[in-house]
Amino acid sequence: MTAAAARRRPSLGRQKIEIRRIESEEARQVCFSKRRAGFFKKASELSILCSAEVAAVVFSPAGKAYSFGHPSVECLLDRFLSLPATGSGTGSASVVGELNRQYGELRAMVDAHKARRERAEKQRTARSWMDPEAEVGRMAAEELVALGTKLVALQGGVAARADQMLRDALLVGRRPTTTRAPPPFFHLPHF
Amino acid sequence: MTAAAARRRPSLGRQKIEIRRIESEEARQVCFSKRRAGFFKKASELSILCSAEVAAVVFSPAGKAYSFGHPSVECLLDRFLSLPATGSGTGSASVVGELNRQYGELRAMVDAHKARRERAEKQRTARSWMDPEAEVGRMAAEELVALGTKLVALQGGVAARADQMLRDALLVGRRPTTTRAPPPFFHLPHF
DNA sequence: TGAACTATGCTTAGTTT
DNA sequence: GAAACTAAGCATAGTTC
Repeated sequence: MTAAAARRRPSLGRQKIEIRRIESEEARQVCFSKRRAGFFKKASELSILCSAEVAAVVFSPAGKAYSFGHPSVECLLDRFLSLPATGSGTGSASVVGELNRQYGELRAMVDAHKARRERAEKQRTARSWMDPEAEVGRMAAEELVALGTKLVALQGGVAARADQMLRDALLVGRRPTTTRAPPPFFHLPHF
Repeated sequence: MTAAAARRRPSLGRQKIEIRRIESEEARQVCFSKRRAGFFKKASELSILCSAEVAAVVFSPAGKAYSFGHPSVECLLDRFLSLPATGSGTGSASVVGELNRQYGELRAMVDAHKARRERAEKQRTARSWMDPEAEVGRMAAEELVALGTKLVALQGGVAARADQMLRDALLVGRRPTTTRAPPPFFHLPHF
């Protein structure tokens, strides 16, 4: 063997992983501990840097609960839960919940598509990205359609309706319906 | 000027910042947008990778609320709020809240001390770290004392008492008081 | 068992468009 | 003034002790 091959590095360093459930019980627990710490640190930094109020609750697979809150978890959660149509029963809360539910799946699709796009870009030969004979190109296009459908439905439809419902329900008087179309993206603000 | 000095880089890239309130209104808003996105992404990854249940609520300085939740924010928040002594009124909830309140400050102290320690390490000459004549060493030592005091109070005192109170209040039958001392660290699990 | 380490992927502050 | 870009700081997967 060569000298270069013989001198293995002490560690490969961080390797890229897919964002999917870690199968190994042990590895999952270790990852949970590390990422939970990082997650709470991010929460802390966000609240300090931006003077934002942040609450985070995490339930481990084993059922233990961990939390972070500034100013306090209970305070923020109570305020949040009392926000959307708690007394009028307009059903907007379920819409918002649905949006939140779709967030992970949606972002996963965006990331997956972006990754596939980059991979295709890296190994592309002479043929066009849209060439129907290019396997990678076809898959990317299919994903793009599915993604676009979901985005359109979410942005133009459900989100706008939810936004309108919340506006009507709470009669929040911001700017009097001027400039731009409904701003919502993935994180819909609950007014 | 030299040729090397004349060829400025197109960007300095990311620069280190202190974790403290950003004074500039505009910069704070931009930072909020960026970090909020990163924060929710971390939440999503944590829930997917580790099969954990994660809820996060963020109030912007302007008062808008953003949320992420898997499976759903309301579900998790309700479950969390119903956890600690909701009916018996033991007061343990306030203890837990106090722990959460101290988290940010505590972690800030840890980070500050670690940073100072590393800085001292980098520029240390021949004198010992504990040398009372070394300015940096003295400051580090002072911080260490304050930190240690807080840690001892938190871990050995409040946290253990909170843990015991929660245990008694909820009569959770885990292992029958075997192996190790109270495990709590910064994030106290709410049983 | 877990704390520490290493190297690399990821995040993001500052800049430009 | 939002989006893209650049590069440096930071988080963390895999490994070692």
